[in-house]
Amino acid sequence: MKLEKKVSITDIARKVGVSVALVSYVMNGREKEKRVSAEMVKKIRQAAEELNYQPNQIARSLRLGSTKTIGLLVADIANPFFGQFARIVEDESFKAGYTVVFGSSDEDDVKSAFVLDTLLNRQVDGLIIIPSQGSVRQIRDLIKRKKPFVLFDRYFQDVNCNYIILDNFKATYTATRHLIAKGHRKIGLVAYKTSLIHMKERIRGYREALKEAGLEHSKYLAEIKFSHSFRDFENSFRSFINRHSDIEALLCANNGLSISSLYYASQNCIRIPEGIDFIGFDGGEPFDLYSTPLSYVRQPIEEMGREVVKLLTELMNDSSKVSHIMHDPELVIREGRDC
Amino acid sequence: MKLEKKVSITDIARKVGVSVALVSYVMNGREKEKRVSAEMVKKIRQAAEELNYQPNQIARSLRLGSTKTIGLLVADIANPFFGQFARIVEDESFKAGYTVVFGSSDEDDVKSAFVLDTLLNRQVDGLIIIPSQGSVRQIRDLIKRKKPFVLFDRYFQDVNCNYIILDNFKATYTATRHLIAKGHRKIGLVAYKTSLIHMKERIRGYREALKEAGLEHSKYLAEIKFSHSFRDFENSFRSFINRHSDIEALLCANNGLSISSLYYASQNCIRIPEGIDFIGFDGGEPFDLYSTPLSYVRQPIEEMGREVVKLLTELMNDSSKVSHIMHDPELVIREGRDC
DNA sequence: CTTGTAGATTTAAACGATTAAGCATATATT
DNA sequence: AATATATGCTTAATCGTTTAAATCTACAAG
Repeated sequence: MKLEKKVSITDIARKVGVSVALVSYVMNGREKEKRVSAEMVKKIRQAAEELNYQPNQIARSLRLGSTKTIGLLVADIANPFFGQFARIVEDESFKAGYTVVFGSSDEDDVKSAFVLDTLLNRQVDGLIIIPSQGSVRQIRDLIKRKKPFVLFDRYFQDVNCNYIILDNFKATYTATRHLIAKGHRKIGLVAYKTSLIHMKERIRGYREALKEAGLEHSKYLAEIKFSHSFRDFENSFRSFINRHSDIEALLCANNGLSISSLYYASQNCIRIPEGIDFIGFDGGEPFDLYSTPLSYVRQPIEEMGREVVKLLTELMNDSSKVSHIMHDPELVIREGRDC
Repeated sequence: MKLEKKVSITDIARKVGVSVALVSYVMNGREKEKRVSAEMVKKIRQAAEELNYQPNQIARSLRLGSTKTIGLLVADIANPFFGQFARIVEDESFKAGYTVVFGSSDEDDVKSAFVLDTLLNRQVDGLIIIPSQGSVRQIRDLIKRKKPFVLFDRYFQDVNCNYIILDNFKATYTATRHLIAKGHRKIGLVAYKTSLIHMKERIRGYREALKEAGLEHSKYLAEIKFSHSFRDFENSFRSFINRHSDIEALLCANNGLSISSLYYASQNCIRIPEGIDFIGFDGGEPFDLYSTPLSYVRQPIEEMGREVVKLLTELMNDSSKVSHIMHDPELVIREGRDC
């Protein structure tokens, strides 16, 4: 099944009997500026139509040094949180005339490097990155190569670059205070053991709230090693929960941990939120459809996604500002249903 | 923030003092075949290293007429079902040396055409498409242009092209029979009103099972107009459910409808599956975490995703076969929990 | 009759790679 | 000694665009 050779600007030129330059001018709507005669414009337009001409974006890209493409590097596109984010990025990018190429890092720095290289070789004009642990060097490299990019969700303290994140401290601080106000004393936090600051900040917010309330601030903290396997989570979480059977409320430091915790609870006859009170992260269908809708920390993800693309397009248009934008979380509290 | 001009093969050639051809040969590992001297190979490799050379995939693409890129057109990447699919496509494509460019059609043929054009202009080597209603012409166009592509999830009866789908008839037929076997008589189906065959087949499977059991086969069928707004669904569904308050069991014809129905139920104090028995589509977190885990029709999505990419890569490598592959659904039945 | 200028179009280089074909030089074969 | 073959490298065309600069014509101004 050989590909029919695509019609090019040259075919049109030949057909009309003019040079390719004229065709190019007309196809780019620069006929006024380049004073192409009205007659020619008509002929060229018609020929293009007849031949069903479609511009070759690859050739354009090579010539112009810009692919009008944005690279999106997420942890896992199958994760609803990132899927939702990807969708917003996609919409905003298309609106701005950009196409999105994506890849998942799986929170693994080796895979992240590989995907990043692939995207860069494809000459993306800019990148939106949810950086994984251990990817600092890759980020530094981007800066050195002056490739425009914006980090999302996480960042690195010692790298000065553009990022848009949640006020992570506030997120867990507020959530923890809410649980305290409800009368809970033995409040657990399920977090990942990682060097990434967003997680550290979420832990700090939780601890700070506990400290201020004069409560123990490390006993009920579960720092779980990241893994793709639920088994691994289960083992860590089981030993945690068994050591603290008196726990009254559970706060989860991100969406994945929330879902995993709920899985564990459902499989182990732990009633949530009746048995153990609960605040999760990022919401989503499972939260809404739970026997009683669950409370969670909400990120203004639409707004953040829009802002990420906006910032990136500015950077791609030669802006040299460096923005660190932090968004306020919203605590979505839900009580038991009437029925 | 001007982009540092990237180092090219020419820079390396200049540095080493050889022609670009040699560098190209070495960079592509063709030094044996092209008998480049060992000494040169070493020098060129080193220079490439020192200059931190990264090949320009755009230039390669233009020359080779192949971008090593796959276009993925889904209905909505934020939908977990498509997100999961996208993830599998991504993994398999990367393994095969392809990058994935994606776009969401929103089940809208105008948007679909726009995204498709964008992807084609980007010279994708092949496409994986979840076609939306009214996009037949676009598909026909692809065939005319001899662009390799594979349809997924849906297809068009009167277009002979590659597709990989579920045995949709069997899916709802089996599910309906299961509900009948459980003793239900008043079994509803929530489906979309659409011309797309996958939906028609699902409706047919449901009807056939009812007919065979001598049951009424259209009374409890809700054909709902597709909309992105839950409000619209709610209105249609409410009038349906009010007209049939005696309904005993509900089958949902896809994931979105399952989730929407569950939302409706949760907001209207309808107990599922105790009040109305339930079988949904495609599973996912909400199904697992529901007060009692819900039954659903499972598509072997990993296998299907892998197969889609495999088929497409074959097509891109000049195979001219046309495959219509149908996968068997699996009915995942779950009973109430012990606790 | 120059010279100038505006209008319409062409020429050709460039983007960064790939690759067939050509050109030396050295070594082997008859 | 003449010829063939192998080795190592270069030349230049090509992919489909864009675009600065050159060209050419017609007409106006001096």
